[in-house]
Amino acid sequence: MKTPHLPTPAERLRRMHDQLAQAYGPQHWWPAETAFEVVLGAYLTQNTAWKAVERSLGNLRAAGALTVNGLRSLALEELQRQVQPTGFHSRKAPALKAFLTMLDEEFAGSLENLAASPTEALRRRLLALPGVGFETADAILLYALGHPVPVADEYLRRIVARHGLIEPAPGRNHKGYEALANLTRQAFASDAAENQARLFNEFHALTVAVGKAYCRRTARCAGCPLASDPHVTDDL
DNA sequence: CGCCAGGCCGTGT
DNA sequence: ACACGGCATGGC
Repeated sequence: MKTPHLPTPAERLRRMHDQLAQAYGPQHWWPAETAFEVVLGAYLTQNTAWKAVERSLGNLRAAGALTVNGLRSLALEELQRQVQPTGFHSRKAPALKAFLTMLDEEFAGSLENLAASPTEALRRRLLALPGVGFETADAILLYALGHPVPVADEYLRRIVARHGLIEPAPGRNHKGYEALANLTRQAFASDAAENQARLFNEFHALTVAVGKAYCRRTARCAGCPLASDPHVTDDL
């Protein structure tokens, strides 16, 4: 006989992915033409609406700075002006230059060389860069370099907290991030290894899609595709 | 007009 | 370890 059991948090999260995939369809992330453009977007979108990122990327495109060579030849002051629409430019511009310096000095200016490093060492190297925290590092790893790592963001943190998947609710710190990343890994642990990068890719994109629509700081959950999963609180 | 966005970092406890 | 405030701009 089958034993009735309550779904584990990982099973619930996997079910949420399935519902989001059905509701929203393929997301085709990351929205960029090249891997380097993904890196730029990953920095620029930090605590910033994607609409603003598009403006900054448009400036960089007009300046021919969407490539490694193009950005390298752009003076810091000029770069700072180009990325001004995304805010925090006094931090983001030097941070992008620091990424470029690392790429040049340690990987011959090649993203392919960078991507060839083992995932764990690569993640540590990215986290050592100024302006690169857990989410930015993992977004670069997954979307620019193709490594199979989950990406956790504020939307996922809210979804997990509000649906009570993790108790107590994960905080915005290292421990909280790792808890969200581990939960996501568990959710897809039974999938084939060669599919995990694609699943992590799609899941984060879907998380942002539902988050933008229904999981803002001021909760507006009416109509959310995840409504069938028990929702315990609207608090952050 | 006020709130908020696909975080990160330095500082204080 | 964890909370908290600063960082900046533009969309809605």
